[in-house]
Amino acid sequence: MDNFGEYLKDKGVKPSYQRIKIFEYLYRNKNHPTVDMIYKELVNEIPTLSKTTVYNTLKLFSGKNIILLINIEENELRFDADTTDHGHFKCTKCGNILDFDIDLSEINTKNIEKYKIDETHLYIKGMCDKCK
Amino acid sequence: MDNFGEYLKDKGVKPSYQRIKIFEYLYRNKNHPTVDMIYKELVNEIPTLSKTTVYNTLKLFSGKNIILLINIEENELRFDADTTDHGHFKCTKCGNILDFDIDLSEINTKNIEKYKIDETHLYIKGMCDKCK
DNA sequence: TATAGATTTGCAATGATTACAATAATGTAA
DNA sequence: TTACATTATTGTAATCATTGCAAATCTATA
Repeated sequence: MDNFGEYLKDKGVKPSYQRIKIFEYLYRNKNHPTVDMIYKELVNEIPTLSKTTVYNTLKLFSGKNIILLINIEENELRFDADTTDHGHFKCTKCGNILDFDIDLSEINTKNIEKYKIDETHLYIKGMCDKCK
Repeated sequence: MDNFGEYLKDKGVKPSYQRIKIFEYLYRNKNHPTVDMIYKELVNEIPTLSKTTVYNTLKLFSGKNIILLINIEENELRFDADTTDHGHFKCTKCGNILDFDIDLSEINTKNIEKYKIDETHLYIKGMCDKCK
């Protein structure tokens, strides 16, 4: 990944300055940020940035499957530019959200064979190694 | 389950009238309700019920592991009195949230072996049989 | 350069959740 | 039973993430 603009174009998103910066932030920061974290960081580089733009852009990315939307916190959404198979672990002590390896295709779901599956999400809550 | 008051007492919760009714609602309604759904239904039986009481009670239940808190919607929490292993399927067309069988203990998480695991959640989004 | 369409912005509105203080209910000791 | 302390419930106001919307800005193209 060396040209974020091209990547977005390939995915069907017109690569505006703001969109590239937002995607770049997500690509470089694997900490599953909130909207506010993205906004607070980028507004330093783009002083005119609006939080609405961040929301609009994330919704656009999510609709094009460029990013994942993570429901793990009780009160706010988080985002992830890594769309490959993985699970999320939330440490309830330090609050960090960490990735872990998992092959989501190997999960056999018994009584919903006939359903159409679009997304599979696995998340675990507990305590990480450092906090134990 | 024939005596909700005894059940709550066993779990370390003083069984007030409101608490019993709220638990009973969750036990009988396996539709993973929102706070608002619980409130709107129960206020018919308990006209003085406050939504704050519903919030307080659900938080209390959740802390005692009497109910599960489900992060599957983007904007609101849902609740489940079934604390046995199962996954949740959300149909993005009809909006229903359905249970499916899954043995969460069989999921082998590779790089977090040393972490302490408290809760494992699996949810899938897609389209149910009827909506396909 | 002019114009249409897309994008961004700022601000107001929405809606779920929480904080908090007042009221009511409950349990207990005398 | 009464008095008192504790706990639970209630109502209202505040918080905060998210969305709606219209104006301003930018971009592409003729």
